[in-house]
Amino acid sequence: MTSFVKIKYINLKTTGEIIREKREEKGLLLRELAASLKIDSAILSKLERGERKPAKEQLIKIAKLLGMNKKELVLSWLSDKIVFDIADEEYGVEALKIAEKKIEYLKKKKS
Amino acid sequence: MTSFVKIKYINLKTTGEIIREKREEKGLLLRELAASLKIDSAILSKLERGERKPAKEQLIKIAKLLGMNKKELVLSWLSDKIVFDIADEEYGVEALKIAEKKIEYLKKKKS
DNA sequence: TGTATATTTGACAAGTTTTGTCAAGATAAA
DNA sequence: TTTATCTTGACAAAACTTGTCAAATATACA
Repeated sequence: MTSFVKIKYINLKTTGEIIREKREEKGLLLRELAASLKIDSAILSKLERGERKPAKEQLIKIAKLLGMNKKELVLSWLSDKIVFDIADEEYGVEALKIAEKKIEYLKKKKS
Repeated sequence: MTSFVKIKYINLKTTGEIIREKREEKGLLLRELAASLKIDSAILSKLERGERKPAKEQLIKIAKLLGMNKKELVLSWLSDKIVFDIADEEYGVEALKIAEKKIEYLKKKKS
């Protein structure tokens, strides 16, 4: 079964912030979630504070463990990655627009 | 002095393709440009064919050596990087849009 | 064709970054 | 203060990057 989830309210928080909120909402300790993820709580602490970025596999696992919508979390993570790429770049915003066009172009090319 | 260069025609080619074209236009051999860059021609070959991605420093150097507009090449390189990030991602295009909003949001937050 | 020149490929090494562990330090709650 | 939670930084191992080199392939042209 495939399900389509329309995401209406875009979450501009960082992935770490979202994870921390959700974890606390669930009343889980850093140590507890970390154990489920099979990582040291030091790492989870760093992930939540944005000092490190989760691998995609970890992210998916986190979404599952916290009962979150996977798409929302992946979108946050991916967009964080893009923002990080261009954050200190003079032409970052322009590059974003060009990237959109390139994606479009590549899609057309394929079909 | 600051100069503003308006880029009218967006180049959707990859950075490597642009470099190769420009190099051939100038009649330079892979070996020759590589020597100026102080790298092995094997690497330049890989950069041009997109097998590897240039470091930003290399890119700037290449732009200078080929007498190219630096902004154009940096834009191509940055957008390639973004495209690479999201190319195999289910929600890539959506993530791009969110990244734009995040950038906007971060800018506002700063000011 | 054969030979020279140019480019590509892949194995490898060195350097860097990432991803994790651990223990000590800081913070917060009781 | 004591106890539990979280943060920080030093360190190690693994993964990725960036380069060299030599052999294989492709291109050009006498």
